[in-house]
Amino acid sequence: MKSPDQLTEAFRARGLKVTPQRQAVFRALHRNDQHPSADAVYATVAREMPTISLRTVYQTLGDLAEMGEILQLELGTGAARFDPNIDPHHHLVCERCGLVRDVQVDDPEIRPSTSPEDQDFCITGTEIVFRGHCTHCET
Amino acid sequence: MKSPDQLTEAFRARGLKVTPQRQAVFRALHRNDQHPSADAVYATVAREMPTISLRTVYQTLGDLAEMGEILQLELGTGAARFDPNIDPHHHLVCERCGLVRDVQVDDPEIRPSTSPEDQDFCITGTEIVFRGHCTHCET
DNA sequence: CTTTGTGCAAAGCCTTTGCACTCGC
DNA sequence: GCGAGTGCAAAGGCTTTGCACAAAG
Repeated sequence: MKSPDQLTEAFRARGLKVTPQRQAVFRALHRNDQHPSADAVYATVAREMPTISLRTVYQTLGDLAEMGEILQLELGTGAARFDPNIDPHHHLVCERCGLVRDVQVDDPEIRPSTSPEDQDFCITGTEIVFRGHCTHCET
Repeated sequence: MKSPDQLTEAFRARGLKVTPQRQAVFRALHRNDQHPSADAVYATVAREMPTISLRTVYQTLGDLAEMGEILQLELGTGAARFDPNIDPHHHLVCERCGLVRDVQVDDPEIRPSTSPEDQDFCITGTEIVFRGHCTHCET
C-alpha cells in the first residue's frame, strides 16, 4: 500500500480533497495486515479522532477501493474486509474466528478448463479463498 | 443435486419434517444452474404457492446447506447464492449483471506456497472465483 | 467562492428471530 | 399429541443516503 503521503498526493491528483479524517484512515490502513472491516477501521481511527463518523470512513474506503489503492473483499464473514495489500495474492479464512491471512499461490496461471462457452466471458480477476481453521480455533 | 424424492428421504432420515413448502423448494433447486439467491428461490416457489413465507425458504435452504446437499456461496453480489451442484467446481462471476456460472479448473491441487506459518492453519476447502464480465454485459 | 467532505440520523438490503398457530410424524 | 415447521412482523447487522453545515482547493 502507498504511504499516507503518497495517498494524499493521489487524492489531490484525482481532485479529491484531503482532510485530517481521511489521513487518519490512511494511517489506520498503512501496514495493517489484519484485513479490517469498515467498523474496525472506524474503531481504530475513532481512538485518536472521536468525532469522526462511520460515514466518512465508508466514503474514504470506497474512494480508495475505486482508485485501486486497497482491495474490498467479500469473504462471507459478514462485513466487507479491506486489504491494503494490492499485490497479487490470495486469502486464508478461518471459518471460526474470521481471521484472514494473505497467502501466495505457486501456480501463476490458474484458469478454467477450456469449454465451448469460454468466449462468452472475459475474465478480469481471479480470487482464491482457502477456508479452514487456525490452530487457535481448534476444537 | 439429489432429486426432490431423495431429499425427502434425507430430511426424514434426519428427523426433519417434510412439508409441501419444503418440497416446493426442493423442486425449485432441482436442476437449477442459476445460483439463485434466497429471494429468487422464494419468487420461484411463490408462483405456485403464494402463501409460502421467506422465512420458510431461508430455513429450508439453511437445512439443505447444513446437510451438505447444496452450497451457500458468498460472492459479494449482495445476497448469498445457493448452488445445487455439490460436485467440486468453481465459479465465474459477472461483475455487471451478477451472473454466476460453474466452471472446472484443470489443476486438481491448488495450495498456498509453503510458508513457515503453514502449520498454523488447517485448510478444509478451496474456492476459486473468476471475476469479469459476460458478452451480454460488454460495454 | 465553489465543490467536496463531514456528521447525524434515517432508510436500505439481506438475513435472523420471537411468537402463536398448524401440521407432519 | 408432541415437536418441528410455518407465517407474520419486528429486529438485527452492515451499508448507503438525504440533509445542512464546515472546510479544502
